[in-house]
Amino acid sequence: MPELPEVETIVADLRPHLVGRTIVHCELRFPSIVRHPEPETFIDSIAGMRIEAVGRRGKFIFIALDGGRLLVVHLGMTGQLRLIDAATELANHTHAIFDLDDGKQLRYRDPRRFGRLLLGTEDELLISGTLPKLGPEPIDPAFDAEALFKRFRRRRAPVKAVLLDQSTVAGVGNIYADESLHRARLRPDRAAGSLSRKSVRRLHESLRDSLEVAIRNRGSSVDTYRDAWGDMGSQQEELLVYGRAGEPCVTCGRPLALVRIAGRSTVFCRRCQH
DNA sequence: TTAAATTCCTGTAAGC
DNA sequence: TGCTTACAGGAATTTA
Repeated sequence: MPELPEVETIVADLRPHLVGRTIVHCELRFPSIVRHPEPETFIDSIAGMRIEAVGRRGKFIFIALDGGRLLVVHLGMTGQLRLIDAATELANHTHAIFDLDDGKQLRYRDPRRFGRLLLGTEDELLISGTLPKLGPEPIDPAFDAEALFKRFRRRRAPVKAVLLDQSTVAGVGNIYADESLHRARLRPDRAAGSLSRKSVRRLHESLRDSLEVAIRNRGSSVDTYRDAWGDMGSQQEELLVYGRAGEPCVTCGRPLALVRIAGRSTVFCRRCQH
């Protein structure tokens, strides 16, 4: 599933091909994938807009257009945003097609339809509640271990649940929550507020490392994740715990445990993580 | 305020 | 072989 490293890969790939292009037309084959504004308004207002910038906040793709407006894409579980020749046959579950002025198309495909598209200024989207207030970027140099420690204070929920909370830290999902907790040798069910400064410092570093390595490997294609060209990443081959329940821990050889935290499958080593 | 449970959705795989 | 069922999970929403 697309988390911060996967979204970052797509954004970095798309940026040089999209900036300066104009969206000449938009077709919605599944209109309710658009959550703001009304789909009809979305189609009408996006035509003719020029793309000024392509960025990311958490797991959200921000495509900056004329007049301070943003085309925001969230990929949910199975969303794919591809830049493709207009003549290429349409894949099933393609919900939105943006025609560009160079003959290419930006296509949004999402079998499970957990993703969504938004259009508007950032303020407008925040006020409408369609764009949530996000926590800091975990790979931002300004976000230090002390900032993470402060955000954990008085939180009694499991540290894994708090890592998944996008208003605490933006961009972490099930894969990199489990991976960073393993690297930090911390049990995912520990109450976030119970962690010492030292432990949080270790987790902060592990989280950053997990995300940066995954970006270098162009993300984890554990499910349907594909980049903007339809290609897989390679980080799934490097994962230490995610998807490896019952398999031996790479450090101690003990079978990895599987539990459920915050409604998510959670894999960790009972011997190495405390 | 925080946390837990529920809901949405389809492809895949396990079980009978 | 073919059917049913469980499971995967991001995050909005609902409930406690």
